[in-house]
Amino acid sequence: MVAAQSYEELQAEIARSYDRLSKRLKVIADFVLKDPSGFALRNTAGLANELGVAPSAIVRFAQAFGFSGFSEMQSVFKSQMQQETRSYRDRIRALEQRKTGRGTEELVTSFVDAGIASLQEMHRSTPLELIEEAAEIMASARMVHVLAQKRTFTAATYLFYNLARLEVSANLLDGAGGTLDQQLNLVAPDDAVFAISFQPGSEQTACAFSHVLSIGARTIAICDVPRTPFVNANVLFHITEASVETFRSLNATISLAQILAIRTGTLCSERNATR
Amino acid sequence: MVAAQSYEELQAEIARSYDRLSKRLKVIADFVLKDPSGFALRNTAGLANELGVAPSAIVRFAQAFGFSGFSEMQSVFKSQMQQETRSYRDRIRALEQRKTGRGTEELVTSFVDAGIASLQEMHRSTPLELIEEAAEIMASARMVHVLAQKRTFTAATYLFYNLARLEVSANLLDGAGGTLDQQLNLVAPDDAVFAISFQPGSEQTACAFSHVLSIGARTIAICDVPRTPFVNANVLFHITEASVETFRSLNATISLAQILAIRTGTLCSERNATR
DNA sequence: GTCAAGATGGAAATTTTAGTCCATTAGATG
DNA sequence: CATCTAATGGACTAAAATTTCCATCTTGAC
Repeated sequence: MVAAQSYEELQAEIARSYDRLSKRLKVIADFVLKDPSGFALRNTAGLANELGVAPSAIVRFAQAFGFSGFSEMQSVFKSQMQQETRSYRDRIRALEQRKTGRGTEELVTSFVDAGIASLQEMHRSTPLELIEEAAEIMASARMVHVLAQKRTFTAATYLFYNLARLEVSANLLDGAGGTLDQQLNLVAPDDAVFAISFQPGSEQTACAFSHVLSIGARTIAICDVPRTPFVNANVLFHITEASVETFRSLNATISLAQILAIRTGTLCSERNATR
Repeated sequence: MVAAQSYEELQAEIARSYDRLSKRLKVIADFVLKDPSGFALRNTAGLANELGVAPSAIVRFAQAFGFSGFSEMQSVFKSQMQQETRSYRDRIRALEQRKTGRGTEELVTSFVDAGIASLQEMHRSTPLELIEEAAEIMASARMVHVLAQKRTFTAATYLFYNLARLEVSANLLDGAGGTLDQQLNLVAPDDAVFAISFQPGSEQTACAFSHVLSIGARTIAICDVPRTPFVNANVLFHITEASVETFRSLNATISLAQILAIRTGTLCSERNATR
């Protein structure tokens, strides 16, 4: 018997063979089908202990499906898991690598794929509780200041526009004409500050953010990579945007900005209505 | 030193300590912050190989944060990962069961779906020749003026940012402080004007566009609905963005803006090289 | 340029983990 | 109830992975 090499095949194979399995192997099959990521992340001893079976039973289970042993079967689950969390990166990397005929068609396809992957990854990796928390902070603030520079400035204008449209008091800390310092004087302790910063990131944004932290304002940040001072924010969103040839997509960031603005607007209007 | 036990704390701790780390440890920190699931799923040898460092460096990295070794640190990442996949699976299950709940989950799903649909529709409906033509016009212009207001202003800032980054002469006609008229005086016949306008659309943008048409500048427009004066543009992109409860997505527009900027940048640099 | 402190890579030692084998048990069949 | 077959757990072995240690190299100060 040859082992199924793809995750989907394997999953189907286990479900199909279920009736043929012995008592212990059924216990293991139940777990594998119910919690594949648990199977990917743990070792024989741990699994055996949790399931109340012998470690050797786990090995036999793998062998029953044509694998040489547990490790070989587990690697199918591991790579599936990695694909789930990084499938878009792999896809984009593949596109980046074949630069041979980078015509317009390929460029468009790459960006569309990158955008879709970024949106899906944002959906998968963003806990709803964070969205709720962030919206709550913004809705209860006297004013929301939006802080961003360079690349992420675009997303900031969008957040600002949507907040303003929903009648949430908002202010764009754009540092127009080098006046960021003056603008920062407007930030009060009962305000919220929303910062967006991607690598390499503006030094100014980081400084300004540290400053508002010391003021005691509540803070929300969107970063691609967690780094100081943004990790100290009250709410930190970690967004991974796919990139094509050093050009990062912004799809996930602006969509998240829009979602947050709407959620905040909803909370605000609910409150105004009850007053 | 006691190791951070929660994932968030650990992440913050790594980001905070980053500057203190040695060269190799920085490489490892970069990876850990960028791809925590990769760190959770692989062993020292695999990680060391991919990062081009010694396996012992990985162990030292873990010890630098108060862990007894790699395994102890990795377990923090493993459990975080298991939590993430479990909560995501619960969300999907909950969503499948009751389709009526109009909570945050539905909001996020709607926007992600809308964004994906918009990108695919843009890909399907945008002829490559139009992209080439538009890029050609921008690349051969003395200067590219980007014109937009309100909602589409966000996309304009993105186009402007990317053009500037690619060393294409660009100017943002943002009408800051009601100075749009003055800004329009800068538009010469050998310039290109790029307008973005969605319904209901700013009257100002329409007027300004008519004006630059009369000057004789070459023009490009992105519209959701073809209407005057934009139908008279040399190149007209017709973009249909999906919307969620009166909130239109911007994904297709900004992605198209990025593609056009890159294509223009490529043409410009090719020309400068041959000169 | 020299020296010291710290960082690094590689190999050896250790620990952990997987895989094998076999004695025992459970379950089925006549 | 006897007997045979398949399943099971646990001890043992082999393999793989981690961790330690040390020689070498790098870096920065003087």
